[in-house]
Amino acid sequence: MKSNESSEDYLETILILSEKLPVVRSVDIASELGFKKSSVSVAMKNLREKEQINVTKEGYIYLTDEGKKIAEMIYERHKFLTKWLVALGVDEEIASEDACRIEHVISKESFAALKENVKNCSNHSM
Amino acid sequence: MKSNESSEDYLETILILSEKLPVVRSVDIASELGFKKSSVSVAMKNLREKEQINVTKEGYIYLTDEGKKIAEMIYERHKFLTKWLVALGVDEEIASEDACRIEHVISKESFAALKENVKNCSNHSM
DNA sequence: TTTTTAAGTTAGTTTATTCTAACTTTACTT
DNA sequence: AAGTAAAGTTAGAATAAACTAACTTAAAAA
Repeated sequence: MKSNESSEDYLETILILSEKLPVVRSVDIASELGFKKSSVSVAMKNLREKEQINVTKEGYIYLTDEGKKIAEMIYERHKFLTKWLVALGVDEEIASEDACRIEHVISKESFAALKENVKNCSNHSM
Repeated sequence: MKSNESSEDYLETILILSEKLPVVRSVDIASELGFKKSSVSVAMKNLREKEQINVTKEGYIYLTDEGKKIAEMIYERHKFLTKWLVALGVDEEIASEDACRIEHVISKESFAALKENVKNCSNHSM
């Protein structure tokens, strides 16, 4: 149930790559994240054990429903937080890096409150 | 120079305790953070080596200028982020917990932009 | 077909941060 | 003075997440 920052990043990366590539392999994740393939291999073993991904015999990686739920939540946060920071005047790249860290640590409650506030805010541009 | 989340938390805690107690000892930090005194002892050794704290022979812990700079930055973020989330309607306790995590990962740029935005926002209450 | 490359795995290392357990030292109490 | 308690230290274990190095397997290329 509880998934940590590292797992969340892997799941999010799988989701993002699956939108760009026909299939996602360990090596794609490694190059996207700048990790060694051995690190990804171990991480995939853990995700498999937690049943957050399935891996075919060809090595193609697919999110399970549970994995997809987490990945989508994190990815939504990522996109929203980035957009929000950019709207505040933060440089795109820094905004994305910050979003990448905040997305793992912000609570459901705070994220919802932020979304609500932005929606109703007179400072539009979002 | 680069100080990590754990160090930042210790420095912030020393600052907070020094406002409440006449002197700050390892054992005070341990009880504040809920850690064992051995963990704090090791952490204090590291902060001493990084010259972020000084420890008297009685075991009283004081922030160096460098340590204080970090502690004050983190503590300011903590207070601001908590207030901001509470203003968004987040429960005080959750706001403080979230602030505690976000304060370590948000960039200078984003924090400044957020402060600026809040200052100019028509959604006052802060 | 033999060789080479690409992908994945496994074993063992490193670093950071906590922990437990055992020890020292100082101070307090009786 | 002897015994106890509080504070601090040290050594060794656990966990997590990366790493290197060496290995296997399968596909591609010569």
